[in-house]
Amino acid sequence: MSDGMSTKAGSRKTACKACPLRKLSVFRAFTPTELEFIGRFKINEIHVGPGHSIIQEGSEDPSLYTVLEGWAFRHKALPDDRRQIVGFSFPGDFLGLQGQVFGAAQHSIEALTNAKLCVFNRSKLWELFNSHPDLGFDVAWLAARSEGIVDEHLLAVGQRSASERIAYLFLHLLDRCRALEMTKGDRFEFPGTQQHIADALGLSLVHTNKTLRRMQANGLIRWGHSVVEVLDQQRLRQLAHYEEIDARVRPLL
Amino acid sequence: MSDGMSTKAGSRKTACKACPLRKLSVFRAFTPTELEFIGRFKINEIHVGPGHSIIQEGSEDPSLYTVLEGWAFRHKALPDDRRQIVGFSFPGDFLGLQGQVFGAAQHSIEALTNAKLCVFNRSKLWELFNSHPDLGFDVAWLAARSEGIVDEHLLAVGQRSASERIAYLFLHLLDRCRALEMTKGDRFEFPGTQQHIADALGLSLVHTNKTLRRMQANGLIRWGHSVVEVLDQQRLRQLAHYEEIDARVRPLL
DNA sequence: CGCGATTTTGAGAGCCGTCAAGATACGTGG
DNA sequence: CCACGTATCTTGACGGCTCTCAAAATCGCG
Repeated sequence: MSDGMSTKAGSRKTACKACPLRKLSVFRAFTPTELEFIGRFKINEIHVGPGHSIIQEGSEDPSLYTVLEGWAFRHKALPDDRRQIVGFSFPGDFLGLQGQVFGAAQHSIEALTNAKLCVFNRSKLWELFNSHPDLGFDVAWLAARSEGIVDEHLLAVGQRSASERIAYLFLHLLDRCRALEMTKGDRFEFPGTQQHIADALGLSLVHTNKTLRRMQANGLIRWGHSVVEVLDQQRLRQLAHYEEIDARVRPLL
Repeated sequence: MSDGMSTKAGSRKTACKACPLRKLSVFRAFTPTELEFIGRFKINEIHVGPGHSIIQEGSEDPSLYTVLEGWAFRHKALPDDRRQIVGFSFPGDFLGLQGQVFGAAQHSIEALTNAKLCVFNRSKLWELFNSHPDLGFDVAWLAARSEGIVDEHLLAVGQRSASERIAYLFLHLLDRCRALEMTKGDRFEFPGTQQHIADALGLSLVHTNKTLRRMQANGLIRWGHSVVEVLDQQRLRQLAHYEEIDARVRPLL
């Protein structure tokens, strides 16, 4: 546990059945029985500030998490100072399974904003599969979705040019924000820096900046004050060769 | 189903309990009950030849697969002729969940050699979770492992130089082959071409070739006649900054 | 033996990285 | 409310890793 992480043990502020996220239509309805189990599966709720780490590569974290509020990102580091942001995490995302069900984490997760997370007891995961097969199914479903997103990300980093990558990333983020009703038109708040974008896309900071400027000059996007606006969604999708894939109804643990 | 795929319906050549893969120590032992269920879950066994597709991006494939023999690779294509190989599939790998539990596949899978695959009934997947929670757990476990491998791949493509990427890929393949006892010393058979390596690593064919030659001249590796040999494992691991992570005992569906 | 697939090599260009420095935004303390 | 320091963003210059184009050499297979 890193500093900057405050625990609200016992308070259990958000009761699962009253979880505000569940009102969103992207999340499938849960039965009272399921909610009751999730309520017992959840052992805590934590708040972390921007820049503070939630899971550290190489550590054995006994917990699993669901993002309740805020942004986070998963990343992997090389021994020198290079790092790859593997993906961004949004409210409703289930964290801690990627890479390893048990054992040392293979990636780090860091909060990008103030974030609230539900903490689940990893050692009860087997009980979850055992007593609630439908929830077990959901866990697998979420893991598959998560891998699909990384696959798409890998396609972008491996094959697309700098401007195509940025176009892809912004559209991807826009789509995910939209599903969570976090957009205003084609605008969404991006709490990261250009360095985060560079690290996510395998680009240098300088080249990311120059590409961003050029795309803005071309009337494709606007970037400023932590807000990203997609000005010409059609041209951007054409540039990125990217179609939305993430509007599916999904479970929320 | 593409041509080149021959079906051995009814013959059910390999009985699960007699599956030769299960003798390998990387795969955890299954109970008779589990084996009995898997036997019913398995509806067929197919053989596909090199270059033939097993799953096509965008298609609704009602099946899930376990590779029994041979190599395959998952890839995603852009509208032009660019494509990204997202990963290679080995005997024991469970295919069809990546990206989507149900609905259109988000990637294609193609055989690299003659391959044998077990075919499972996707519509029985829920029954699997319901009647055999331990197997459901295994499915989630495999999905998490699979994502971890893609994460590592993304780190390589996003952050590593050409020679580092090749070093990483060869070590990764060597480790996976070793777990399946498909190596001879530090040598393994690689049934792909340099174009496959290029597509997997986000490099051009020409640059892949030149880098390969340079690495061979430096005494790091040898490449020829579909065989890859790691000559200096230590220097190679140092170059790639890569440690084996895939020797864990895992389930085999 | 001949043809297609694959590998190899060379030349030249360009996208993107690094270095460097200045400009702007932002949080903090006075 | 201003001063100041730090983080972030911007811009320019330059270099190089990697790409594309092109063609020759080799391999694999019928």
